[in-house]
Amino acid sequence: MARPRTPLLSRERIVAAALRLIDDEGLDALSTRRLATELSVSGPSLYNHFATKDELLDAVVDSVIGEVDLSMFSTDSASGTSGTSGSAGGVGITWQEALRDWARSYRAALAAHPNIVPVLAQGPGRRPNALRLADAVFGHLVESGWPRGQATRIGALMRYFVTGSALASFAAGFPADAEVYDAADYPHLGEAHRLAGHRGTVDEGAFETGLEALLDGLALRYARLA
Amino acid sequence: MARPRTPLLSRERIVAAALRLIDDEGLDALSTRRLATELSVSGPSLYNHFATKDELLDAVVDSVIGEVDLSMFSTDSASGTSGTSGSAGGVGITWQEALRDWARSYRAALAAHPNIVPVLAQGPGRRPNALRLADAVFGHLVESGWPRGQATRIGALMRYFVTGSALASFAAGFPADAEVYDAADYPHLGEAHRLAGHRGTVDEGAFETGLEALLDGLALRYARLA
DNA sequence: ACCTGAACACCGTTCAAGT
DNA sequence: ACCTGAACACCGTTCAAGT
Repeated sequence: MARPRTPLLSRERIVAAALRLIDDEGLDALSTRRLATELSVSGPSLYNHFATKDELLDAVVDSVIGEVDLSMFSTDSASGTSGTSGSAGGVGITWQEALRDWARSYRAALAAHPNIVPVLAQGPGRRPNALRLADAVFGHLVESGWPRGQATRIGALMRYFVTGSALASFAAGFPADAEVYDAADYPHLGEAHRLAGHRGTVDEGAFETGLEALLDGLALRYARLA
Repeated sequence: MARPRTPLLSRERIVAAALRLIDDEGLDALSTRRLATELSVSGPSLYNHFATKDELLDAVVDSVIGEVDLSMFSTDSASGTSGTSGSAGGVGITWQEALRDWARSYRAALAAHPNIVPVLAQGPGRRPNALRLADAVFGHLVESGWPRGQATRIGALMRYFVTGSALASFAAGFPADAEVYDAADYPHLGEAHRLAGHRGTVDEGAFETGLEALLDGLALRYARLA
């Protein structure tokens, strides 16, 4: 025991095991003792790698944010609404196309780990990947011609929508038990017990509808700028 | 001690004290022992009124949802896009106006208690006020002419946006410490340290911009229905 | 019915001790 | 430098005991 010649732990291994635990059993299941057991070490060992549990959680969160694709923003000069189309790549796409691709990647990364979204939604804090994300979105919108104040608001409202959509499944929030929906109390929810069974398509459809509506609404405002 | 002739506790008193604790010190500060101390009783006393801490939390959540105004949906027959305007009241307003008024009330209720939003966002479950809310929104959209599948999606996407906006302040998520934003790493965030100082207006502006964009985008789709 | 104290299996974190 | 066991002040919950 005591110090082994090759370390048993590393920040990477700890973060990976913590994320697995959170995904599988929820945020409450992440205890330092439980995590240590999962890694076959004793509880206090973790404190050689992270000062506190919060610092560990911060690292987990930033590893998730690091999965978000930002390549659509790395264009030399952002083009306006009337650019050549083609939704992939990184050059010559409109801000709407960039925002749409980014929102999908953002949601996919978060929805893969819904249990950690409440932590992540608190904002970038001092986490490098989260700050890089905010920088890329804001920078791209400003270079596309949005005034800085508007660009800030768009970054915010997109985060509202994406974190909200990844925080929890809408469909799964309705119990599959038909007896819950008493017609006298909830006259329009007679079919709500079927929602949970179509979880994936309902949530996907709602996200896509909302995303397109949002982009259309923003395009209306963009047209009024000039 | 033992049983007093007039009960020391009630579900209402417990819920109110729990919400106060969550608002003031966060979800983690709500422990049964701490809450009991706040109410001048011993820890196990709470179990005479709630079977588990989760059941107590459910009651707290539903009390918050109960604050959301749903009166804009209680109109005899919902009117279409071309109704007489006037954004208050409850009769003869368009679905857009109803949705806008509801979204503002919904956000206000949630934003007053941001620390409990992660719990609340899990869905209505079996909570009566949450089910009433879902019923009112869905019913109104269907009566306004939206197909049921679309109405479900709109209910979902509105919840995404509202819960996302109430979960955490966008502006407050950026540290006020200017040294965080190294120009080499984050070339566009030079002013981000000022965000936290304008917390209220930034988040309010983002919410209103997103809400109007969403409603405009949905109106485009509504027009295509007929 | 409604409160209490004692007890159980848990927490995050500190610290002295080992190599 | 990196791990350990013991210890501290906490948790949620159960239960027997009181009125």
